[in-house]
Amino acid sequence: MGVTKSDLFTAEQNDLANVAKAFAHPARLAIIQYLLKSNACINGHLVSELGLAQATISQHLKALKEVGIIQGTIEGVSISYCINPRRWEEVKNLFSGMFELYHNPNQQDCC
Amino acid sequence: MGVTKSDLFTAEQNDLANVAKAFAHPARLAIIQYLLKSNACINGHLVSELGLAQATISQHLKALKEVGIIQGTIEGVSISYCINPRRWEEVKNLFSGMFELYHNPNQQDCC
DNA sequence: AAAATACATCGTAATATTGCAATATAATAA
DNA sequence: TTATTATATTGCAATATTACGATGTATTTT
Repeated sequence: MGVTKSDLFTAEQNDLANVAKAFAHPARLAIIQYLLKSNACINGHLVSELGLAQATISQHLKALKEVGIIQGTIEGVSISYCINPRRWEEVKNLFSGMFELYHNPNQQDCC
Repeated sequence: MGVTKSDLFTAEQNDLANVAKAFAHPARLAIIQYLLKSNACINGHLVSELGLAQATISQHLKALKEVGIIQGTIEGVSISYCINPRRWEEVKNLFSGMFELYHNPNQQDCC
């Protein structure tokens, strides 16, 4: 055991869960927020920005790349990372789709 | 090692990461979506709805309760779970706050 | 070519998560 | 009181995640 039973769920549920997993670490959120603010970045800046080892940050960047929300291009000796605009929009819609399923104008508890 | 270094990050980053962790499993998303649709629910329904064991679902419900997005009240022999409206709103704002940090009208890559 | 710079990957230790059977608990029904 | 029903908790095995030192790789600089 210890393996998620993905086949029990819809493709959308699994996709959203995977993206949420990418968001589920403060270092990855810090990376994303840094990218959102600077609208481009170089990995080395992150190593000094966050207090984690270079290998660890590289690992977090890989996780973000794997769900498609960031992309990087070789820029001389270093690498420029940025948000992938299309995937970002897609992910934003996945989340807001879920949040908008709830309607409770009075903010009342149902139980 | 193996422990997230929470002290390196802001309270908001840690909070958002913890909520994202709660969303980071398709079974928990399925539970949330079921609650959103039925606007109330009983645990037993979930055991037949999803294909997981009762202990497993109880564990997922606990995880959702711990980040505050659901709440449950004793209803005779069973328990009624529902979305916590205030926390839901709060979490929605946390996420949309992040999504709205990005502005790129042309959907163009920066790198 | 050799050194330097910037990342990526590998290997490994520590810890967390997932899933479930078994068992405990709490509320109603008989 | 003794079942019965519904859910929670415990204990455990399998797997995943986090972190980092060491090392590999690719590009520039000297």
